[in-house]
Amino acid sequence: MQLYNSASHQKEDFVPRDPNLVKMYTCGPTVYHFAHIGNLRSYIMEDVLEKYMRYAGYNVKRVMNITDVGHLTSDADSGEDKMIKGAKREHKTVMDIAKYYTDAFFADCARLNIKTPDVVEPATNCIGEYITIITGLLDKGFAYRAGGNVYFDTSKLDKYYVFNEQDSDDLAVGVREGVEEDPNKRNKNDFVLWFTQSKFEDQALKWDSPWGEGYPGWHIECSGISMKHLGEYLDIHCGGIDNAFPHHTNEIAQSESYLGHKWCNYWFHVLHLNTSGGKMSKSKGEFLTVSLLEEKGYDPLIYRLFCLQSHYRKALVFSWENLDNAKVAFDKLVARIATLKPEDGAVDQGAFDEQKAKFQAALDNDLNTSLAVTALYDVLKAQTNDATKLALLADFDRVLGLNLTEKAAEKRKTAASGTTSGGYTVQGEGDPAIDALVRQRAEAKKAKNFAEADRIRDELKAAGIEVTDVAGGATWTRA
RNA sequence: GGUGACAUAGCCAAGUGGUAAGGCAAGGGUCUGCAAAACCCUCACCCCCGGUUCAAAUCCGGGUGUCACCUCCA
Repeated sequence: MQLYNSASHQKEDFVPRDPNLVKMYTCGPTVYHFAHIGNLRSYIMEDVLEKYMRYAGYNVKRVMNITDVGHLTSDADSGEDKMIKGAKREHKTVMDIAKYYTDAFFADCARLNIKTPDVVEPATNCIGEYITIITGLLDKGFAYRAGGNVYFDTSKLDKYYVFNEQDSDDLAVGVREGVEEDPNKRNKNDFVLWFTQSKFEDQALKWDSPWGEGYPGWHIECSGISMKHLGEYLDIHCGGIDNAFPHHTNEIAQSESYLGHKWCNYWFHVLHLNTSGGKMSKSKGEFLTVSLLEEKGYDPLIYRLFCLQSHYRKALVFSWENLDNAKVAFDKLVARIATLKPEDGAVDQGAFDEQKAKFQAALDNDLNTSLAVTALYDVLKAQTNDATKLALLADFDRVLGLNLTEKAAEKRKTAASGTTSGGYTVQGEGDPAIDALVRQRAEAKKAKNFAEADRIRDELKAAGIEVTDVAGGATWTRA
């Protein structure tokens, strides 16, 4: 397959070092608060990437970190560790907070059909790995000690800027309030590997190290965890585009300096979900979570479809109108699939292969999920039997993860559970009282008493029940 | 200020040199006591200006606009 590589700024053929195993690393969440749906866009797209690689025949070992330590300052304030801030806010210990929000994160992922990575590693589990790497960097002269901390020396690198052509002189330090230049740094781009002296006091979590009691810098975490579980070579590293600089740039600097060779071949960056006012954040505007979507009556998988209809390398604007659009499309897809008859013939392998080839061509081309979704519609319109269509849809869903065939099967089951009497079939959700009302309405209609029929329909509607006439009966659903 | 990306119908969106996929909405129609659903039909000179080419939404140059990053963020 072809993937856009942020490191080379072009699409490349994806070739893992080991043809049978893709080693994949994902920057995981900082667990000091709930994830918003913008955070989750990245995880949805990375999930599709992972599932497509498996679909295409690769074995995949995927590792994700959980940042439960040392993330400095948050959106609008200056001078507190995010984890500590969360703990203070909720009067819990830092580790309680981490546990709580880690669980919440994976619960959100489950509702969005995002597979949990093979390895999930909290940053606080790997202090030994960080110390080993930092020691190695100091030995090789890539790091130095100053003011109690250990820094990476970016001037020792031939090429520091991997993802763009910046010049360190052009970096505007302090473009945001509360960001001050650290006087211990030898170069503007140098970054901390290990803190013993922090401008943030009351660090709840500290560990012993050869440089004193302290805690690791942010960037070292991903390098350490990746090497612990995936070894010296990584095939593909994923994350949100905001991480490209400085986080991923620094990961590359420290990893390759430590290892002495190229570390990761492909970089997969997902663009942000924006609101009409710009980047979505936790401190600005409505705090959009999976739970909020559910409260408002949206199946989380509608949001998944919403993301899939766009391309991961394009900014996506969230609005309720756009989500409604996706909801209608999702419901219609399920309804159309529900009309397919599973027992309609045997799978036609020729037709199956033809449709599948289109689907794969779409995803082989830099994970074009928008075209992959179109492939669903192509299947529904294809000149072949229902059994073939259902087999194709189930096959595609291994990657898309929309549960379309399952939902359609449920719908079909509900429809089949209708009760028939007097040649009139009522299909609903199995409530005899409502079935009876629907029958009363049918009687009224038969007697041409349309006022009464409409009155019953209105009464049901007031109770949130929608009645629809179909050939030989009626169906009803709860809104 | 520097750097990176993007700009296609009312909205989302595909398209990687040969006269614009798909979805939603909208309008028209069939069906229906009415409604809904379903089905059929209709709906774009691709931000602007130059250039290359027999041919450009697609390549090149220059604008304009939007977004992102510049040590917190997916």
